[in-house]
Amino acid sequence: MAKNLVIVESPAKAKTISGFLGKDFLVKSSFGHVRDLSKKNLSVNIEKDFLPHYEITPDKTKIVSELKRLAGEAETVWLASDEDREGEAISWHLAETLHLDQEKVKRIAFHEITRQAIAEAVNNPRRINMNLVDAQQARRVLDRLVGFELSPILWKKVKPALSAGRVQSVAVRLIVEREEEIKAFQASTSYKVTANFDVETSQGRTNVQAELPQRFDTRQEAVGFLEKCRNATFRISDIETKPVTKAPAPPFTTSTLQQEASRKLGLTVGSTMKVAQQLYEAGKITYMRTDSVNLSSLALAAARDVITSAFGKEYVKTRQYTTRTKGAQEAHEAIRPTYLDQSAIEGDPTERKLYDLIWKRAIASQMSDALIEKTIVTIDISTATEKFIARGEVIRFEGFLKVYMESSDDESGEDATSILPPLNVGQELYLKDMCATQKYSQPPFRYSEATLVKKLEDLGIGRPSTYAPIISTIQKREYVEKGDKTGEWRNFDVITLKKGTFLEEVRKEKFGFTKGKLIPTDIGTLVNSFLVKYFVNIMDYHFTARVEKDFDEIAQGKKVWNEMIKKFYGPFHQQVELTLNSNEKVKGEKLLGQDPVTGKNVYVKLGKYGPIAQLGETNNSVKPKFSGLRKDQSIDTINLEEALALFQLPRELGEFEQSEIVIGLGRFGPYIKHRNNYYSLDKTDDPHTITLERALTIIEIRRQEEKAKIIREFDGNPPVRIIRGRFGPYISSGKDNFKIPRDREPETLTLEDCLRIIQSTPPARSPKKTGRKK
DNA sequence: CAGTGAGCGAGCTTCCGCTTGACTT
Repeated sequence: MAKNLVIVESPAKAKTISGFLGKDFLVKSSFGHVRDLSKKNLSVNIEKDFLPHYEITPDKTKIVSELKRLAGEAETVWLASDEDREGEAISWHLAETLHLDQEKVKRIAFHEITRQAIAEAVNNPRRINMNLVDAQQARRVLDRLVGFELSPILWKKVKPALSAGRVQSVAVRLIVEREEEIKAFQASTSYKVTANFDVETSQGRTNVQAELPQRFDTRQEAVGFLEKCRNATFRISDIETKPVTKAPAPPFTTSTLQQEASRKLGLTVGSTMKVAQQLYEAGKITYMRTDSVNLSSLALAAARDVITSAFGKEYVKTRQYTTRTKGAQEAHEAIRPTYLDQSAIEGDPTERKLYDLIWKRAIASQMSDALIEKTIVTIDISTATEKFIARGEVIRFEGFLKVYMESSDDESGEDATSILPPLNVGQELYLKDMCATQKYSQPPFRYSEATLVKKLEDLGIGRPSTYAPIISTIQKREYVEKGDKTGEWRNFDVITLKKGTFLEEVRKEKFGFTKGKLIPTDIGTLVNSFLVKYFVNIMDYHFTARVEKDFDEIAQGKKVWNEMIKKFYGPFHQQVELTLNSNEKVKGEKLLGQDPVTGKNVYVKLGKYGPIAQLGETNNSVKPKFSGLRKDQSIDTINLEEALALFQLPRELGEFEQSEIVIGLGRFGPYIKHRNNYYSLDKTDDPHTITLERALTIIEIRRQEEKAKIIREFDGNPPVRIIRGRFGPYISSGKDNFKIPRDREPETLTLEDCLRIIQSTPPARSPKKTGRKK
């Protein structure tokens, strides 16, 4: 029996620390928070100074009872959760739920996982900091009040099962407003002039590319300029060289890792975290949920050694980075390899690539600045006052660039700089060709998962552990979706001057296409404008920053937590009541026009299951016709024609096997209905134009596919079938399905075997509906 | 997995942050 019980947050950390502490110490993990407000109800007593009602989180009951037993046996319980607001609260909740005596409890924090740091922590125990705990309670209660009072308003006013909260609603707002900016954006064009010159140098005859720094607003001005250059001579009037140093980026935090993994490896925020978790559990990297750019002294020393032996002493420059992130709590190190001398690891390709990225970033962060020499060459035109500029870049000392270069989100990808040949002032350049190209101004970019995380972090909204969940929540609620827009083509002019003659052409470019960027849905747009209208305070981009300031003051003992909450709740709740009592329903209804056949009005609006079109009036004795919008349509952009087309479905196509065939459009796309059976159309089939013949073919194909899944079939009432399912073979009888024991070959099962299995096992219900929806 | 959508009313949904396994017809 151990004399000392140490409780940390993560089991992987428990394992490593266990190795440093002797036999007298048993190290266990709480797996994060063990207690929280109940999921079912508000659990905050408004009348009693916002007293929170906590209960043990259902999936933690086992670990709590184990910890309770071990704590009872131990002489001292060391609470070693992280040293931040949530960590302090975890320690307090543990002390409360485990019923620990004050004298028995010691609160410690490990700043580094080294023998020395751990010994130091054990030698400097303290009491739980109740101010910090109160700051966490304030945070928790505020989020609960906002979430559980706002969400029901949405159920009533917009659609059931929606949600709102301090973080998610602002994330949606960012995306909605960006889309509005893009929609309102009017591209303007200008003409960019570039030139190619020949030049004699000590290295022979070579080519120099130059650009006019200013642009022309009109085609006429651009052509006028080219005209002037037709018989000009070009001469270098100035060469300026200046050294520039470039410093490496700090080692990864959660947010920067997600951004770089997205840019360089094309990973989603979610998969980055999943892979990082695997690396962490395998002991390959330090903790992956962190907002700190700090590296331990141990890591710095290791980096110094690795860089020296791999590249030489002159490549070393260790640094202590300081975070500039709003609200950073810095309970952990930056993300780095556990062993910096391991430049590569075993594992699957994604693990190896992500590790490589983390290794390079950490190593580069401790390497020398790169030394770059930039050259700007000014070229005079004999017949014009404008000047061409040629830019060159030479790396004089690679420094950290030997290992790693951070990517940027800038999508333009222009202004490539090149290496210039040796040039002299006064030297003449010979024009090969000159080009005036029409350029369109760019609209603001749509957020990707990773750029949204960056924006949220900049605003101080959300925490490393929640970035990935936020992204998935706003998609699960169908506020935003990762969408592709095919884009359109547009023309642009290119006027070329070559050997004294003009060539004018019109080229085509695609614009406005996106892939995998976050686009708001109709629901997202409607909910956002509703919340912004009635709850500006909470929807304000700086709301979180403001309440964080309050939390900080609570942590410093300058404010009392429930008084702060009271001040917030009064006006907030009043607004909630006011909104609930208003008659406004948020359906986004829009009149598109009249149906030319019936003369009835055609509307689009948000229905119970998503956007719908409506033909006729709802307050009439004649019921209106409804039809759901297709996935690629939205209330915002659909026109009358497209809406009318929707009402042509469902339509009768003909008869087959004495029953009619109907083509319809359901929640999962177009389908054929025949005798209560549904058959999905292929992507290439259009429900509006599909022929009876094609429909029959599809039915035949689908029937064959069904048959192919049946391994064996036994007569009976109901018949028993062995079917090849998505997760392996199973037995189907009536409406129920049954798992086949692993040791049985499905091909050899007899009817008796099947009946025995059916008797002895409970039917496998399909999982809850919510779990299946993506 | 599927054809809804009015309106009635039952009973349900929901927040943010801390941590990992279950579980797979």
